[in-house]
Amino acid sequence: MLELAILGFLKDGPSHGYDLRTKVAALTGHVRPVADGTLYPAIKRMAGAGWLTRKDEPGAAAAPRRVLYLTEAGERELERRLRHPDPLDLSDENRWFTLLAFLRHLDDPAAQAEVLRRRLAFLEQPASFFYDGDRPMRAEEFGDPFRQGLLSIARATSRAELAWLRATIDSLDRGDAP
Amino acid sequence: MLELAILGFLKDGPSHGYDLRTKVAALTGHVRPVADGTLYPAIKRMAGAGWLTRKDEPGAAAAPRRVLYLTEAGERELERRLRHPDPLDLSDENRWFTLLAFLRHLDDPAAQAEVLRRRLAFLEQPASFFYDGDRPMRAEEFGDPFRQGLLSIARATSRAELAWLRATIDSLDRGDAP
DNA sequence: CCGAGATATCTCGGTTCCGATGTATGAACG
DNA sequence: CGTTCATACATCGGAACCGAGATATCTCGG
Repeated sequence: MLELAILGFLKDGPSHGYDLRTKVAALTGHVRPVADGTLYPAIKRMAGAGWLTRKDEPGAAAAPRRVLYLTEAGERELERRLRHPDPLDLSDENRWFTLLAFLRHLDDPAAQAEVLRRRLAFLEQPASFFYDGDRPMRAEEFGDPFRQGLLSIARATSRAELAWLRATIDSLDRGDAP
Repeated sequence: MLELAILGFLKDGPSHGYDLRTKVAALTGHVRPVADGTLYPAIKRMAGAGWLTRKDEPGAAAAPRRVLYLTEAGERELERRLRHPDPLDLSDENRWFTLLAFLRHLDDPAAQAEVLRRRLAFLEQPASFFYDGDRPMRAEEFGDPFRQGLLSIARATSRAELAWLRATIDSLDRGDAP
């Protein structure tokens, strides 16, 4: 998740750790700041993999910044991750929404539509929490308000995303202007 | 996340690993099966902590089942985790919805309302993806349909949950019948 | 001029999880 | 009677992450 976000942000231009921290936190649905202990090791890891290079930029700010530039290998890695998403990217909400935020970087409407179709296929398999056997559950069947709420919130989310997915896939297939 | 789910399910009655696997997978929004390599070590860990005991039940099924029983220490642990949720439980969607599914086990409406209030406080802090400074973003401002979709889906989810949270907190505070 | 706070990076220990792999049994099917 | 499938449990290596702490610089108010 983190690595995809870093690749995606750097694709828009060079940045540095402290700046990425803010941007990444803002991405994840609602502000969940990424710990420094997660971010900086990830940067180091990715530099080691050759996806980005670091240059010291002294005097730019209080502490010395190490500005990060996406390499060509990094661009290829981003493209690869967007085009062939890991199964977890399709099932984990955090990962999926991160991927969605950067799907614009995939310069191929057919490939974009294919990614959306995969998420659609995942969402369309019946979630057991929603069903009792084959029969859809009704919220009132739960004796407690918490599972009722969970069900209704999950349904609202699902409906919104399914409608958007179907409309957007159609639009991409038809080659509409965005 | 997993440990809370296991505690929560066992509170409803004894079960065994393979059964929990199905139940846990069904919980997490949409079916994301928990890997065996995650589940069984978790059970072992929790048995070591004294939260559950294992009894072999030969002949019940093909392979020998090890039926899991929640201990009193396990019940206390469940209660503790529900009453004083870890900050991550309030910010991570997967963790939060898991907690919500078992909040019924907390036998104290005031404490339940307090938990919901904490989640509400978290959701009410403005998410930077939704705002440009103090001004709410409009979906159309994004040039690509993907960030537009992300924003509209996130808003739909947010609205549904906020409405439910406020209504349920009121209801718990007034002491309404469920 | 001094301290507080924001900026900025890095490391370490510990936890949880995934993915792959291994093992074994009973049931169903031909 | 053999193959295949579902059930059931377990271990191992590695990836990713959190939380806490360490360090250093610049700015700004008092």
